[in-house]
Amino acid sequence: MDSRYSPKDIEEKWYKTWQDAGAFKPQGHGPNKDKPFTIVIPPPNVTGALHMGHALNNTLQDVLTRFKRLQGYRTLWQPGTDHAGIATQSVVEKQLAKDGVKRQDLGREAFVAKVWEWKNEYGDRIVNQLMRLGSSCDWSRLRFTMDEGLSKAVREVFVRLYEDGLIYRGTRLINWCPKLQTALADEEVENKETKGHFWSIRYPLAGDPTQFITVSTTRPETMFGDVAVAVNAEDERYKHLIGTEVRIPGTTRTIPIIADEHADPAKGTGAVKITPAHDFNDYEVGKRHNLTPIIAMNLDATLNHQAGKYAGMNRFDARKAVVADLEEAGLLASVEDRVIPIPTCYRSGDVVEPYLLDQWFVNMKPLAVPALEAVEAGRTRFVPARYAKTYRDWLEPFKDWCISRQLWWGHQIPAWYVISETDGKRRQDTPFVVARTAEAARAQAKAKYGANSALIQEEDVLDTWFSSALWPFSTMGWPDKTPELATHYPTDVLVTDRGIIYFWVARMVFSGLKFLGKEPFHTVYITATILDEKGQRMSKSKGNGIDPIDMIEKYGADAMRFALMIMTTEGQDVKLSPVKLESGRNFANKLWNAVRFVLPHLEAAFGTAGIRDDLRYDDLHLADRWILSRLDETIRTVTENLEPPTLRFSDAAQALYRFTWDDFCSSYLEIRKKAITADAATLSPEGLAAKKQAVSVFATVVEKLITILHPFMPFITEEIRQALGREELLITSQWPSADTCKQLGIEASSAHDLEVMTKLLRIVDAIRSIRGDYALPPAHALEVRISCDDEPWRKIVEGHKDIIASLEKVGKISVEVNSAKPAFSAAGLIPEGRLFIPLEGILDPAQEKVRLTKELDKAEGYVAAQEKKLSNESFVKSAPAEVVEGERSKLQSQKDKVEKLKAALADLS
RNA sequence: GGGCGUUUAGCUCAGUUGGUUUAGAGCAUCUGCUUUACACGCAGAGGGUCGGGGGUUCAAGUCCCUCAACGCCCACCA
Repeated sequence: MDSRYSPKDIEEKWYKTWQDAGAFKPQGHGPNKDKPFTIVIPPPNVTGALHMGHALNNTLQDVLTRFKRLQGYRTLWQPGTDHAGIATQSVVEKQLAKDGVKRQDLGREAFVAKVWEWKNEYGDRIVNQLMRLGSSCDWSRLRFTMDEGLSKAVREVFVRLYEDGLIYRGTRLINWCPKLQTALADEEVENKETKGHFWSIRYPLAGDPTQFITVSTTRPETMFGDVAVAVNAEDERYKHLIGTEVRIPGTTRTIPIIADEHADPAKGTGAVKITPAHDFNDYEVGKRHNLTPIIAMNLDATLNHQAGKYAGMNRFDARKAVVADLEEAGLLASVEDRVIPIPTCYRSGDVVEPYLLDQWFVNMKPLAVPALEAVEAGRTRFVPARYAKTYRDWLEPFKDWCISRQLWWGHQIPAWYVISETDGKRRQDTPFVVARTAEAARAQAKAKYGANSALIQEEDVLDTWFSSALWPFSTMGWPDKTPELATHYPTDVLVTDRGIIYFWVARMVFSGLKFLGKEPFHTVYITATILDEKGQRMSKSKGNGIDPIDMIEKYGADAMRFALMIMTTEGQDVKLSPVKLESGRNFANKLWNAVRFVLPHLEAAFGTAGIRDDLRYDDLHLADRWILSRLDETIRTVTENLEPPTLRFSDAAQALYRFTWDDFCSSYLEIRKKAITADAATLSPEGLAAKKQAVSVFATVVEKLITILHPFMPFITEEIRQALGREELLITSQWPSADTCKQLGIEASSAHDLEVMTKLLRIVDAIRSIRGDYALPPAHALEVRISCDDEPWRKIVEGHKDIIASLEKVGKISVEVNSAKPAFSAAGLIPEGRLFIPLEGILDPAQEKVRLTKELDKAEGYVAAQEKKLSNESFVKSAPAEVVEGERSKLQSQKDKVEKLKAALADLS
């Protein structure tokens, strides 16, 4: 073994070994064998590349998966990818554009074939990257949202929702992306603050063209779609005009002035133009007043014939032209600079147009109500809990979901229009049927509309999220009744980020409830957002991203995973810099070296390589009993913190770090080093027994430690397991119980052992502190005189002098009861006693005085504070007795300290 | 405009139901170490009164109010 742990050498090897062994498949063992534990991966886009968010998210899932697998659960981490309609279509379109080809040139079928080609060639990239991370997904069950099975689920859901009246087709004002030429759902529109203008325009009164009503707008080019001007009924300025008409400037068309609450007298001029086909608020106003919307724009965002001479101009040019003409005509009252939130498409970035179109919708209320109830009742819970509010706030308005997209890549809507032979064309009012297959559609059409008609399938595809919503059961074979569905649905924990609570989480919950009658998961763990070291979001455009694959190359997958886990405390976003991954790497190295150090001695002690089952524990050293107690505590802490819904990953990682580094390496190994490294060849039988025992305890601790560390650092722990000589893989071994001490029969003394060791370590601290203060080199052997307050404690210390000597370079150690301070000695306080280190020729009385005075001041300050607290009658009266008692004993021990320090100071002079 | 979050050592963060923490860790800094597992290491030291103000309480970093700064989400193109 090399003195530096080298992740590169082993990661690929182990990943392959696990896969070859089928270790990622759900199997289960031991008492939990028949209990399933299931996680479905948030399917990354096939176009995606692994970023730090994925790294965090998937590490969390892998930690849970490996933890539960070790506990013996029938564990499934279901992997897959998402077809990502717009994103994937765009990628392929861009590729075609390089050769000057448009998708329209190819036609739908050929284009879709191209996208499949692309998917088959590049779609595995992110999967391979997930493997680099160590993700223990059952890859034999890899699914894709456009697979035949999942597509069948999509059609099934569509048909059932339609039959239940929960899907309808209708003309509504929707969000239209002119660039992508498709409708979008509300959540797919992002408002971006942009500098713009607020124009006030004079509309001449029809009755008296010398008079005007001035309306304010940020979008003058939509005026050709105006159907009214609204004013507030309470607005004195305009009351008299209600019911009269105005003429739209530049046209001959007149429109009424109406009274509507939407007009806010405080905003602009208080008069608003109403354009129902191009504005969501106006759409509502139009409905209230029964006004027929006028569409003034084409789907490519150029103005149409309604705009007269501006017809054919794109919206932005038209805006400029209209404003210029209004100004020339003297109809522009004012222009104001203003920051305006502009709705933009989350994929293309183009400015979204509200547009009146025929689309497919999901009626949300009947689906949302049970989904809200599931969270309300706690059957699905969010971690951190506050995200339940985000979920609720989105679902509760019950806004219908526009699910049709005018794309080619996606699930084509299973609806067929029934075209009569005479007509041959599809119109808005063309009848249609909805069915699972074309044949079923034909049968239906025949029954309903007679035999003389042709069917044309709806060209629109479904929103990508429509298929993602079915992920927890479509991946398991639904609508068929498969064994995996029976075993693994509902799943357990969903790990995702807060950005897709609406897009995905909410929709999975209502879909699961609707079609399987059960919530798809009991816990939704919302991950932190990974930011750069300045606290900014990582993004391609900023170029501040950290590539996880680079980090794995540089520090190892284990190091990155561990660093992410230790940083991710509940709900707290993570500022990440490569420096932080160093601590993960250092930790791996620390563990590596501890094992590397002891391994040869294991062999030397027992005469065979590797760990053995006839380990010896007959006469355990205090340090042995102590580390085994600490091991049990650590097993308990890690187990509790990983158990859903606690999910305190950072606390678990922290406990592992502390135990490994501080207790196991810094204390235990140093104390037992001598016994471990003793030369077996020259040892007496007793000496050999002691060596065997020392290495046995070491091996026991390491074996359990790497097991509880395995979910966090799978590669290095598997490698260590092999180095220990175990043949079975760690990944499918058994999670330890916190009963090591019990099994070895040392449980009774655990509490006492922990206490004694802690006190002994404090004696070592006191010696080290004096050594540090006098800058004495580590090699300088110190004479230590320990003065204990009583005989029982003296006896214990006397019995464990070797522990002190193993951690500090000391010469003679004497342990007495209440001994006097030797001349020219430095003094230190220890539990139940004092400690003196003769430093003749080294001791500087002045420096020593400063040292002790500082400590004395602190202790006296504490005593003063405690006395004040305890002299407060209401404290003594109101506080619980054990608190008061605790405070009293704290005071007493500090008083003791003060006395001892005073004595030490007196001895100095 | 509405909601949520954050504000604790130079930096990045812990601190679970208010009381053995006049506040912990890692990094950084300083001092001393080629101590034969690890310099990706070992030992020691300095450094904060917990964003400001007010309140509740015997007791507040921890609860309430308020102000401020930063961040995120939602709404809003009149």
